[in-house]
Amino acid sequence: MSASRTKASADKRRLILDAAVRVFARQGFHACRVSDIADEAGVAYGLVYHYFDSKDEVLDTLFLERWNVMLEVIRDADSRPMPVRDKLAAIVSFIVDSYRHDPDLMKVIIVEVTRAANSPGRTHLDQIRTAYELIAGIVSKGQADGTFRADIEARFAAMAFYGAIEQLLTGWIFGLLPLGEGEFERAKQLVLEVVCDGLEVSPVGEAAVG
Amino acid sequence: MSASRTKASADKRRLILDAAVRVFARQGFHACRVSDIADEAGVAYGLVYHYFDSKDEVLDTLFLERWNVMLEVIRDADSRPMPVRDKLAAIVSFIVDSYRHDPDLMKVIIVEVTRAANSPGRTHLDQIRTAYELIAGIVSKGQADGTFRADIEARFAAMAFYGAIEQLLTGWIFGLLPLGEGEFERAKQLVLEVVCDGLEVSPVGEAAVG
DNA sequence: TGGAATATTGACTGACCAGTCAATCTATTT
DNA sequence: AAATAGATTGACTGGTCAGTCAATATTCCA
Repeated sequence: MSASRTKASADKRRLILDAAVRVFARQGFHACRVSDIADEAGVAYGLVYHYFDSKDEVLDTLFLERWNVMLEVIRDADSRPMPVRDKLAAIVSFIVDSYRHDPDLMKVIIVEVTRAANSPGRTHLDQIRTAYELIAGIVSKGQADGTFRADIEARFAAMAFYGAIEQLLTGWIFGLLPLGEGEFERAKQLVLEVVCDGLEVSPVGEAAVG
Repeated sequence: MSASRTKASADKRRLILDAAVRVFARQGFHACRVSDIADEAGVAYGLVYHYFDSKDEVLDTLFLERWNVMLEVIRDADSRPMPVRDKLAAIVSFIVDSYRHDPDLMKVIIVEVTRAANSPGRTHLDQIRTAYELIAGIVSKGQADGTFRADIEARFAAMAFYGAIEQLLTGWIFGLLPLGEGEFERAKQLVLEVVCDGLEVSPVGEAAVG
């Protein structure tokens, strides 16, 4: 098997995946037909089945790819020597930039989560669970070094953090939030402010609670 | 048309709706058949179509009902003379209790949002938008009376608040978060703490920022 | 009681679409 | 150049299921 052939094959696969992203974003996974994907990609119907076992596998592939990148980014942020707040900043920044760069893909990832989560094997759920655990781990470290208050379970904090981000994208996707170029950076900052200034030990305070 | 007849009719309709909740929660809207709903309700297939125009209308009805209650609760909280933090507490409390009381229903509401949001007319989106606006209004008042910091747009704060709650339920639904009876009250408290202590002007601080 | 209105039944139909497959084409290797 | 392997095509099939409808049962009212 020649290298150029392998590459051409991988390119075709990618072509189909990219077409699928556009179609899924436009019509939704359920409402679209496999022929729509083939048409969008400019290939014959059957070719989709040469590269994928089923329509579901196309969606699954997109999810696995994306979440693997996501996990990589989180692990990377976690491993760097920086303040915990900056680690969270790196994560929210990555997700928001993902949306800025490829809104269709992120729309699919957000809108079809529940379908993917119920897919056989539920591999995605494992990935999502891992992501939560990694974020919770970051929060824990923040608690250990005194940056974050210790009376909020890290797992819950991770939930709130990720929830805020996801809702942000959801708002953009469904037109519930304004969407200008300036919004992206402001949004990143905002999520951090809301979540961290609620997690960080009040610099003067402590007294505030008791 | 007699009153008892009207009532019996309404009861049958309700019977079908309740059965639909269980079936949707168990199998998902897409994966279930109308006959599953009829079987679960113990009625003939055709009767579903006597009370509803389509399968979608069944789901739509559940959404409209639930979001109307939701809007009512938010409006009610908003109108009472209480600290803004307590208003938010009332909202998160209602949603968490909704899940405690009827997890199947809330699972459907959470899991099938995007399908409902894309439904013709998109009435749900209007309701959701209204909910966001009402919550944002509450935050605004908090900003006006000095309880909340003014440098975070109310709309975004509402987003983060609702996002945290929704992610909480999502975590429970997909088994990403532990679920004991004690969890519910702790969770309510937690959401408030994360979000409000990030929004509220630091009691001693202010200095913290600049 | 009789007849009108409404409720209930479930077999049936027509459309839809995921996935198959046999045929054809293109590239690679010897 | 012939042979082999992989890529590409699109017509076709089989199963599924939402929605229809004509028949039957029940309730209501005069």
